[in-house]
Amino acid sequence: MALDDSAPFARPSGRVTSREVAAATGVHQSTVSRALRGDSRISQATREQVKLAARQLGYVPNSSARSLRSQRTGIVGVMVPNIDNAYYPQLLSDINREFAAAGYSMVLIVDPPHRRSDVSRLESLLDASLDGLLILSATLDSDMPAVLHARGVPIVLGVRSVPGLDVDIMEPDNFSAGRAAAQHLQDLGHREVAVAMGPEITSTTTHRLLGIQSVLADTLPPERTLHGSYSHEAGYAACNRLLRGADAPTAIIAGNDVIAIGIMDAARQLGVAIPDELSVVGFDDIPMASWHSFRLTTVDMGTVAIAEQSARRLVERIQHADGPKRHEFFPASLTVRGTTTAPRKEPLTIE
Amino acid sequence: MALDDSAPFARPSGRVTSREVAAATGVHQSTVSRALRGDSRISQATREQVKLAARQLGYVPNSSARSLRSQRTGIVGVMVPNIDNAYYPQLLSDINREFAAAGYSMVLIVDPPHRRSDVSRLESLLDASLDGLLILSATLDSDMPAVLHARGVPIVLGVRSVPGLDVDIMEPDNFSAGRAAAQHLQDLGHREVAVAMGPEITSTTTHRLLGIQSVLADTLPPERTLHGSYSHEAGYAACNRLLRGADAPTAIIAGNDVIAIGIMDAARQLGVAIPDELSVVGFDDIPMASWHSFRLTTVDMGTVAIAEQSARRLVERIQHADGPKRHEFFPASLTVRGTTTAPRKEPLTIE
DNA sequence: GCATTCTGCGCATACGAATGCATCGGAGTC
DNA sequence: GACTCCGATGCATTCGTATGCGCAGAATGC
Repeated sequence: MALDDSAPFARPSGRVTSREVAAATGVHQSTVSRALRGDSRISQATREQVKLAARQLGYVPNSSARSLRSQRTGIVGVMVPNIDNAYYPQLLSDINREFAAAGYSMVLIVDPPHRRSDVSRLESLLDASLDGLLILSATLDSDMPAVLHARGVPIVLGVRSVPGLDVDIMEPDNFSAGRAAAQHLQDLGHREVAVAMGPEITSTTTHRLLGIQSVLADTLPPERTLHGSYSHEAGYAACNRLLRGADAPTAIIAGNDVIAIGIMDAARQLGVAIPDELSVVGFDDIPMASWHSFRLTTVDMGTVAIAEQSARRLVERIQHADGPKRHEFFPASLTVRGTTTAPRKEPLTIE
Repeated sequence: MALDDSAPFARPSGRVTSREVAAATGVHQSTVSRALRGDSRISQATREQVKLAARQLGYVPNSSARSLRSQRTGIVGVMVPNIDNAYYPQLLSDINREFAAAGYSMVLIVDPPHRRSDVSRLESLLDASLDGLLILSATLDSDMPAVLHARGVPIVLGVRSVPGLDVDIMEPDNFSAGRAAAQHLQDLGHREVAVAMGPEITSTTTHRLLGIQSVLADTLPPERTLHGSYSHEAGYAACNRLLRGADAPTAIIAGNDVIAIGIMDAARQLGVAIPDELSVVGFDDIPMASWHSFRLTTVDMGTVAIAEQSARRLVERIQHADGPKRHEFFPASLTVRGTTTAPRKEPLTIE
């Protein structure tokens, strides 16, 4: 570690201030500030002296004072519906990399569907502790993005969109993705398709479903359209429900890969062979989808690009509050692996 | 949303201050501060007036000013080696819940093994922007915890420990866990056991390995002791290496569940049946381990308790900087599922 | 050799909330 | 009725850094 931790005057109350560095160097506090911040008006000689003294004293600028004065904290919030879901770790990892590269720290804000409309939660987003907010948890019925935007908080919506809001939005082309998944199954010959989607209040679910319906409209009855959470458990439950019925589908489109894997898990437990007896398609192409244990056919939603672009976009938005908002759709592409094939001929029987 | 976002005087520079609330109420700024913070000296009538005005104006206390004055930020750092690893999401989720309940926000700090000894990184931990730090990424050779501790930053080490440091440590009983895993395989009759551990510079790996060796000492040659990262890829690679050799083991103990699943993935691709041809044991009992696709025999390391306790401990440590440090070991317990059985009789052949 | 532009730095203040101390009016005491 | 006491609020300062402005001395111009 480069900092000297044997500060000569380890004051009981705590930290070394720029005044003390100034006193040690024989200059004024403002000179210390300017020297360390790289102000060109300070001579090279003075700058070196100040830096030396600062290092020796173990001086670290106080971030609260700096934020108070400069009106920026260097912290952004990233709001996710949950963490314990395989979709978010990779996303957060990519986002974190971008923010770190831009010099921002990242506060993780878990925003579960319940616990909304809690004033104290909103306050912490408006108290100027965050320079901006990347919202990955938006639902169609949430007015929080609108409130924050009205309050002047720089926000960017990633992955999930909300209509009628003049903010930057980076989302996948869910409609085309839904079409691609459905078309793939139809091309394979499937006529008995079910869908196990995520929550209806998310744009990802509604738009993917619209895409699916645009292909399968006539062959997709409501009783084969399920909604649940974006979770392994939901997929597991949906699969059990769909396959135990009288007319089991020959294929299931899952709302995302996590649900798809839950479906596969249930199918295996039921002794249903994938893909011979049941085809499964997911969305997102999370890393796990390519594991040999799953080899999941899925639709790549450009998640890495969304992560990077939405983070960069927020950084730009923080620096230029005005300027045209961008609503970008990232292309989706089908990745065929081992969970889809032509439909079985015989009806499914579950012992 | 409860806050009124139509502030009468939407000032260009931004936020409403306590002075404006004071002016609107006809009291002094200090009274506003006291009224909103719950100071008992303020009369009920005044308090109500102030609260009303604050709400109407959309006043939210500035966190930087508050932090500067009060010397606390309400933010804790949580340092992890990475996020895109199935072990951390659940851990972070539990930790986040605890911190949120205690009123703390959580900054995520990704601390990869490279990028260490970077001064700017250390500075951001010493600039008083964090009230404390929960370190989950400690390695045996890292002096960062010591430096931070010397600088008076409240820290707690979770999961991974570092010797010779007078700080709070919450770690699993890795030695006993290692023993349990090895004993289980030995009891099943395995004599040809290999281990695919994590990085040698982590306490988890070294202590688990010591436990394993205490049982298998004479039958565990160095060439069957592999080290890699705690990742799916590492497990995958290790399995390929171990099974393709001349004398393939009948069982592999993985450094953790993520490695174990990588091993299973490789084994499946090689056409090696689990558990009939290869037994696999992991550590941690992450949620995925219980999925039907894996049904992994593993050692529960009490991770949930570690998450909760280490977060609570940090909160206590922030409030009481002195006070005895606690070094707790959380009990581990073997969870037998479907990936372990008696060893195969025939040598393994891989086409 | 004097006026003028730089260069380099000090001075003072602002950022916004918290807090020790002073103050003030009224109730209670003798 | 003067005095004490207490509840309720105002005043002034503090936290530590950033920055506009001013000023001295040096460098430049003619």
